[in-house]
Amino acid sequence: MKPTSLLKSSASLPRLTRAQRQVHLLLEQESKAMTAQSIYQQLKEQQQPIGLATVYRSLRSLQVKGLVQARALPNGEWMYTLTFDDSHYLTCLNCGTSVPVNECPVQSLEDKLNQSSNFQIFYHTLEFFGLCAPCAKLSAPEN
Amino acid sequence: MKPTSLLKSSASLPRLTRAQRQVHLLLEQESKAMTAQSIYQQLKEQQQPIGLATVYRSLRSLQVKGLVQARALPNGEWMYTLTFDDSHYLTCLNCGTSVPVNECPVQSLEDKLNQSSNFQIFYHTLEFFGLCAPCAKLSAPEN
DNA sequence: ATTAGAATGATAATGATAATCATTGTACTT
DNA sequence: AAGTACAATGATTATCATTATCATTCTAAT
Repeated sequence: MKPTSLLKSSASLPRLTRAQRQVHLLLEQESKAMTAQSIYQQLKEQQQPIGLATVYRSLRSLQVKGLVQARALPNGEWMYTLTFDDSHYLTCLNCGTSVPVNECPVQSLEDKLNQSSNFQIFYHTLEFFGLCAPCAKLSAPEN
Repeated sequence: MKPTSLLKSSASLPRLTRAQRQVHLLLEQESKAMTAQSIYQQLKEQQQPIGLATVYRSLRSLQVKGLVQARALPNGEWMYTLTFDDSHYLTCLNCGTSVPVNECPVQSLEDKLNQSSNFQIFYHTLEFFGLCAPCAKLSAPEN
């Protein structure tokens, strides 16, 4: 986990549109992964609604700027967080239960790829998939 | 990359339905990531068609059995491969270009989690995201 | 103040996946 | 071998997140 001091506050981010700033600020405040739909709902409840299409547009722009990252859940939903959040999960393929993994052995490889590849790397996703204990019992005999 | 010798041949897999065997065999033959739709098309062309719904059902069952893994592309498509395929990618957030990464520092952590957590882990996904060189130039000034 | 281009919102279209349900296949019981 | 319960399948429809469209509003430079 990178130190929080490296985090740019929403207030000081350059070249963001109003909507992009709202989305970024919300992700900063909530400091948890959110879906596009929940971002839309949350902003509406805060009396600062922006259109659903604009939520999606803003998320894409923020991703291309390297400020937001996305991860897909097995059910097809996408979760968005700020990119300074280097947390990873262990997810059950059967019931969807997700628990955090508090380790990441990838940072040095990412640094290396940043130099050796032609890509400018913003973030990585690392997810583990399997069965949680209850589901492993259930699916042992038949599925 | 795990040695191929560990791979169970489709012919010897226990407790698979006919459709599950067809899907598994196809992924083995093609030995590349495929979408559910392309699996459906491919089987139809091979004169061994199975219903689209059954393709999805089979992929889910094979995942829960630990035989198939899925990764999501930024455009929302899901790619399926057999789980012995431990390959990872670096993907451009702007144009979707994807290049393979021939290293994986995660295996030892996976082994450790298999023991320390309550989960039975089948596989992990590790993906890097950023901008390829051409797209980095384009989006430098504005987006 | 004018104006060109970007941003936005409301809405419709898209498309992949999931649900439904009638039919077919499978395997166990007698 | 016939009967039966249950799983598997296919065709179809429904769902729902995301994207495209387009008219309107905002922004910033002249």
